[in-house]
Amino acid sequence: MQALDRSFFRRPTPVVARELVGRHVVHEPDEGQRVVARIVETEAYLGPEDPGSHATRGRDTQAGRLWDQPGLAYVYVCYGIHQMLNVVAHPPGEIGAVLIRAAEPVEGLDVVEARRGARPPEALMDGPGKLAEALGVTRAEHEDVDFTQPAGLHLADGPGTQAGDLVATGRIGLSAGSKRLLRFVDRTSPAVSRPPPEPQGDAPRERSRSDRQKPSEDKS
DNA sequence: CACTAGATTTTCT
DNA sequence: GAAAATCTAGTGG
Repeated sequence: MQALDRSFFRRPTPVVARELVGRHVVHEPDEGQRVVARIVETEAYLGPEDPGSHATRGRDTQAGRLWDQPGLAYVYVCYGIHQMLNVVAHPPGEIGAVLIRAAEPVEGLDVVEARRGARPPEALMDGPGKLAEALGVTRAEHEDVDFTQPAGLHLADGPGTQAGDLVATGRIGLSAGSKRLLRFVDRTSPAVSRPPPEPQGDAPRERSRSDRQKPSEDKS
């Protein structure tokens, strides 16, 4: 599996966000502890002109990472307890990062369950805080690590998404700036943090968590 | 299954 | 002291 190189991240932030869906995030802190996951949801955060971006707080805050070199990690601590994994991504001279919000586990299920507890695979990494916990990512350890280095935490190539399965929506959880379509999700995945709005009534969902098998009833 | 409320701690004013 | 890119448990249908 090929690590993504610097030039991948040196493009407009929304483009990188869109292209990251269907690729892999990999973390192997120690031999045999490898976790691989397929990214199914991302969000783009731009410079100070974007009201939803932490860049509005200025370079002297923890958001100063948004000014860093593309390909580095920016880990934001939300509500004091949840770690959120971003990758700095922008053309030269610009500012921005991509938040990795959700993924499907591909390898290392046992390692992930040890961190998150046993639950359905699609519920292990279906939100930004859960994703970081599942991967074992913390701000203390991973702030500023280089995602293009194929050791430890990095981003790698993946199967991508079928055309038409990748949809753009408004970003989630923001007090401002949720209007622009800067969130990208694979709508066929059961592991997204929130299902995308359905365009029409006849979209054939492959599977959703609500379509899960009903509990069998006990016969007395 | 849908919705609501409460938790919890770091960072910045 | 207030706010924050969220999560989970709890309630009701």
